[in-house]
Amino acid sequence: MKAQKNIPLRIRRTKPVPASGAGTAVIQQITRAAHSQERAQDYVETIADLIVEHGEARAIDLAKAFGVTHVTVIRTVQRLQRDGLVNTRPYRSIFLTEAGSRLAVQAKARHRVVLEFLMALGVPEGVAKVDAEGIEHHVSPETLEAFQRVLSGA
Amino acid sequence: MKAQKNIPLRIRRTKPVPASGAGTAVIQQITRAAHSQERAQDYVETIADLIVEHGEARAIDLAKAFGVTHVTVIRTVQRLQRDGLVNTRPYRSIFLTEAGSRLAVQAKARHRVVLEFLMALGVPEGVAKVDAEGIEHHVSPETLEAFQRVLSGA
DNA sequence: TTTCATTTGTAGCCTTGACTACATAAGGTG
DNA sequence: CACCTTATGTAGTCAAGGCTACAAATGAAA
Repeated sequence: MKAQKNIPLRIRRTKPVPASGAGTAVIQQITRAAHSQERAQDYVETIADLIVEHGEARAIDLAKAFGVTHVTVIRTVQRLQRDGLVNTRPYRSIFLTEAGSRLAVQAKARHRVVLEFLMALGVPEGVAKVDAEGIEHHVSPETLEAFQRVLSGA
Repeated sequence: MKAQKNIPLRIRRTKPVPASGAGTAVIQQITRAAHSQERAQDYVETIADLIVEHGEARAIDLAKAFGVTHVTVIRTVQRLQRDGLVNTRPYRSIFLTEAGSRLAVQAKARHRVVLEFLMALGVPEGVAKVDAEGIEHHVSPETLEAFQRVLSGA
């Protein structure tokens, strides 16, 4: 018995697919790349906050801030150290490197703009905070600038 | 020799941390949850597009659209099938279930609003497309509504 | 019908990011 | 100082989402 008639098999196409947009793949690849940096940005931003507020950043505070176990924090911090964003030694607290500080400053500024922008649009604060957390990592310089234009009433 | 003076050790805190926001952890958890649904939404959306454009959705076209290997697509599609969003059988093309279709419609509508919104703000199309791809998954109904208000000139 | 390029599938590996369970260091307190 | 709570670290597991290399099915064409 061959395949049932109502279950389409593959269809051989000679033409290279009528192209649903040339750069589709590239867009997705850029988005995946942005993705892989989200954690790093969230961490350095929170580490910077903790240092300002408490004078030091500790694994347990990061764990509380992110809602994960301390083990997850420790392993993530190890990766950040491997990537040159933080410095830490066993049983000591966590410090930002120069690169980490720069990234934290950028991330924080962008986060603030996105949050203020959403609230300026009338989005309730609670919702805006959640959305900003997810959105910020995908806001390009161009879009950030557009947000700032709106905020400054231009 | 004890620890060097210039490398701070831990500091014992009696108070439960001056609270850098009560719901910080919750926000991050919501963001992580949104995260885990991104691929599913991207896939059903693209599958719907392919069906409209070519009459069927095939693994190789998805691979081209996402810029990944066909193996990644096949394994992702297996997860979507496990989760009840698509139906497929070995060597056959991919179909959306009822649930998958609904999700695709929602995702597509939201994607369109986000893209149009960014372009309405003056973000160049190429950049807007990339940003929309990342942003859309973190846009709550409230924020989406705000975007639509702006688009309708309210 | 046989062949063969294309497509799909399988096996196995890697990284990230999450977890539990257990082990060890730090440092306040009695 | 010894004790004991808190914080940190280690070991091992898991799922998602990537990959390469190889195997098998499809379907068009010779």
